Amino acid sequence: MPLIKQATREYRPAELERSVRERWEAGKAYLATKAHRAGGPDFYFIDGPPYTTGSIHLGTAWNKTLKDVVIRFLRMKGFNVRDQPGYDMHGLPIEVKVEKALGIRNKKEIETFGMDRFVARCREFALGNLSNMTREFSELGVWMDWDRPYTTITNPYIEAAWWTLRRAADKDLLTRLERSTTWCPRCQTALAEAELEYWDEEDPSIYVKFKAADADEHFLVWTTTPWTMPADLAVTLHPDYTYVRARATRDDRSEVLIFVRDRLEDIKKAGGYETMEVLSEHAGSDLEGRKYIQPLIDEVPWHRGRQEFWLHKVLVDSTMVTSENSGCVHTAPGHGPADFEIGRRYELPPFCPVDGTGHFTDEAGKYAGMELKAANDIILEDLRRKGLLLQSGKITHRYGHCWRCETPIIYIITMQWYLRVTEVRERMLEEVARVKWFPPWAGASRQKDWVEGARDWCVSRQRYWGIPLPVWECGKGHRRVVGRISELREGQGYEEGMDLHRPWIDGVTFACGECGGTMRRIPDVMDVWLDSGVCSWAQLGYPSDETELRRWWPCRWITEAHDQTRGWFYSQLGAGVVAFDRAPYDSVLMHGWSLDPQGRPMSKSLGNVVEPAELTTKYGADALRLYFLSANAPWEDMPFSLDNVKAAFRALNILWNVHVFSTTYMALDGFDPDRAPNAPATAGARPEDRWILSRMEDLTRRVTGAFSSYNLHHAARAIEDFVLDDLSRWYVRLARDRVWVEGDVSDKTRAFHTLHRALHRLSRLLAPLCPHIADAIYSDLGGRHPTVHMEDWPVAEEHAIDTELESEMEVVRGILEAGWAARNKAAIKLRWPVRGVVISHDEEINERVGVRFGDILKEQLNCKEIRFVNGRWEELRVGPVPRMAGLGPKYGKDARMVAEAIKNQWKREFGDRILSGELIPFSTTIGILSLGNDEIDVEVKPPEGFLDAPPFSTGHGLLYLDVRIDDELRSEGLSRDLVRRFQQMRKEAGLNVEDRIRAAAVLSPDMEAQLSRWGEFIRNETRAAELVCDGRAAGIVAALREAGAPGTLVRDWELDGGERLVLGIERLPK
RNA sequence: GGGCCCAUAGCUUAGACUGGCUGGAGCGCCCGGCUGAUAACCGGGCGGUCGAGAGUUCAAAUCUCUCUGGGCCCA
Repeated sequence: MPLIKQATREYRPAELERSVRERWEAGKAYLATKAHRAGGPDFYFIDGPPYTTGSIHLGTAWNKTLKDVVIRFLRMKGFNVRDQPGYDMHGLPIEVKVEKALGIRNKKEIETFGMDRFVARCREFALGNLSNMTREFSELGVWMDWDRPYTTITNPYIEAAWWTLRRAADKDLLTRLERSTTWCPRCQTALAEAELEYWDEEDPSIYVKFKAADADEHFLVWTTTPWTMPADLAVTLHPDYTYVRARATRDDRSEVLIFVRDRLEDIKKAGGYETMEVLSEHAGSDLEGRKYIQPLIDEVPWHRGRQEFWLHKVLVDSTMVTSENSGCVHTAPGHGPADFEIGRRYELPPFCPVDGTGHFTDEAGKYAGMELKAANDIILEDLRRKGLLLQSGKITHRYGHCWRCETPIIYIITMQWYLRVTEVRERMLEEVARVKWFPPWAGASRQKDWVEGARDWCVSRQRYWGIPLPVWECGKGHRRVVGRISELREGQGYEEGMDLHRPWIDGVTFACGECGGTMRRIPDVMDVWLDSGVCSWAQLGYPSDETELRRWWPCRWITEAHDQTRGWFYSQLGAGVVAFDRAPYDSVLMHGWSLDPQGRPMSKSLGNVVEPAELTTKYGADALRLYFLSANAPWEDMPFSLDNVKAAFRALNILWNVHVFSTTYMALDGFDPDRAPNAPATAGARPEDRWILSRMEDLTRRVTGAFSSYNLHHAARAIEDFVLDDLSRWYVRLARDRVWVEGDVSDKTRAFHTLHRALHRLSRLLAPLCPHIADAIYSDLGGRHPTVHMEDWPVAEEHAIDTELESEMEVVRGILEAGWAARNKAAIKLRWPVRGVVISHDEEINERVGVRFGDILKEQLNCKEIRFVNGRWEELRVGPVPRMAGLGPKYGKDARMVAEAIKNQWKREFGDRILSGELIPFSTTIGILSLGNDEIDVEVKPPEGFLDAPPFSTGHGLLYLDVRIDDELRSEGLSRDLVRRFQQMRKEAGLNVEDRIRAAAVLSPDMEAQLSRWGEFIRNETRAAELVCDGRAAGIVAALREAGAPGTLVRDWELDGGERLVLGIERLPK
């Protein structure tokens, strides 16, 4: 027999959740739940690995909550879910953090410190954060395989990445190229597109005059990077734009400038010219091949005496040039990516006099050794001195920065290793189309756009803490890409089980199979995005273990935030297509970002970070989870709202109160949900029982649908609404009196059954969202499993959904709300009975509601009689009232008198006739006037003694409250006033619900007379064996007051009317 | 500058796909009620140019276009 436990009286989430988690721990609930589903269909889920740089933040908490909710739901649906959490532990962000901790500022200092020690510190740092984050995640109630996370730093994981690169090499998709690279001069490494952060930066904005070699005229070139000027090799024009040669004059001096025609006025202004005379117009293509004199040819000797045909000439290109600025684009193939491409087409060398630290090399002549930003000013000064600077200003524009150290990036030419994803772009796009995206536009628009614009993926980094690129080369350039750890055994310096990280792996060499020379590993490590990109097979131990891959791969579902369009969604797609010719995942839920209350991203620099732990301590992990799930559609950004966290807490508190209410009486009565035969849904049940169960089945259906389509917010809100509105606000209100009845009464048992069913169902529906409170409720209710999370997901019993009954209940609620509003208006407390109400509504509805809910209505409205009238109530008074908007213009200053006359002739029949559009003669001080709809409104008043209420049922229903109170009603009200006060005293005296008392009331003779017929009622309600109201009362009360014993209480009261009375209670022995 | 998404009460939001009755809730505020779920709970009230403008339509929060502001991603 399941035992109903009385729930703890107060909802203290931190305590409750701790004790639930302790119970999980003690009973190994997580493992038991997994074992319970071990035979179910496999479901491969992958955790997008968070980066181990610190604590979890609100966004990570939301992310893991989403995952946990869905996994718990799937488990209840019977799936055997693979739920290995992951941690992304390599890469620049960790290196930067460790550098800061060590006080190291650049790569040279790392090498001095010792690469082995540095790498060890990185590992230590990452592992420390891992265990901290794991603890924080599990305190959110997230169930994942925390004892066995996948980490990117183990040898098998590294092997998986190597294997992937080997696959790429075998398919000729891995290549080394010299290209323009986005580069961080502080970290001294290449950065991928995904590693850039853009924000506004102020830079120089200059117009430079490039003198033509064959004429006294200048090409006008605009740039924001003076430091690329030494590397300028050409000027690019748009072939189809129209350019002008214009004579610009200022202070009696003139010069000829060449620029795009559209910018004439702007340039006149920029140069401060008085006149600007167009000499001729040319298509850009006509100017191709014209030679100019490199503006810094004196300072940078590299430019002198070179043979390249296109050097220092005008080139044309239609993609790089816009008509902004001057339309003449400074072209440095050694820096910009577009410049590099154009340079290749015109066979210009990628001249790049800048090194990896952001300083000029010796090739930069005068500028050799200078730091780039510092050189900017000197170059500007040189240009100005040579009269080549037309204008020098500042511009604020978005510029790329290193994602971790925030240094502005530079473009330089380097050799890097690329995955040639552009070769497999079509396959990737097919996969984007195949994968199911939630919401659909996450794939159809966002991911598709990104892949379409993707360039080849630079996978090499010139750093230390990462997966070493598995490429070995000999002096003659023969190459070997290692795909398996076992291959290392063929090399020198390999020891079984050695750490595959730098610097140790760098000691492994091979003898070149072709030339016999020594092959050494190239020093680069791998882009960390590729680490997580291979996780779908790396976490399965592939390639060293194939069985797991065969069993699980590919992954059924992943979820991450929308910034992962360029990140993990993409890196997995790229790696998957390269290695397996398909995306590793089948469906993706893209979720939003957690923002601050003002809608800005949370960041330490803004100081607007919200700590999840603060919230869970105060309001509970369940409330935080419920907030996460109900606040937004998952894919929308979530501005943080503390009020809504509190609201979620309040909702759970109410649920807990319902639970306390139910279990209190169930436990008291020894209610056994399995034994009592009268199931609530059968005939003879109360309509409100069938109603709440109908709502419950409907809820089950809607929640199931919402979960299945990842509309998690709909699920959360539906449950919240059910708890607050249907269950607490409504059903408990209606059922309250039934559980208070003593003895074995079937009506009470039915109420218990209904409540038990509703709460038991709720505990299951709520289990994925709020795992702690759901499990606490489930266990108090005597659930058959050790934890609710082992339960099956409920299937909605649709036959029990009675929409007709539900719509009737809507009417009932409408009636009650109208009745309460009328009482409010009449200032008659609900405790005081009224004679009756009149309800006017449609005949059919009156019929049904009257029969089924008449008793409830009487009880809830606290009235003696309810009368239903079909259509309009004949006793209503309908009469004319003046419509000033019509009378005013027509009668001017007489309008007021006419209005008075109409009011004085307020008659019902006039009202009816006006309604039918008739003109009515009214006698007024200015004669008899025929007035109609334009001048007269119709007012409906209830009869004397009645008050009307706001309409309900969208205006179809009307209610009139009989507000005439007689002595009979008054005495009943008084008795209820007394009951209420006795009850409050019982509670204050600390009595148990079932305790019996002796009660005494010192009353005025008038009150005593009024209450004479209510003695039994009061005794029943207050569980009083005896109630003394007569002359003896004063003595009893005085004695009680004197004794002041436990279980006794005496109180002076003043009623609303001002009468005073004294009440006393005394607990009787059991 | 481009792509995607978002904008409804002081705050958080439902409704939008499929145009139609009086735009619905929660928080806060004001008034009241209830008193064995009670440091809870319930009712009522105040509060809306549905971001702005134009268009389509008998009818627009909803469909179309333009603009403004915000987020993500890019240039």
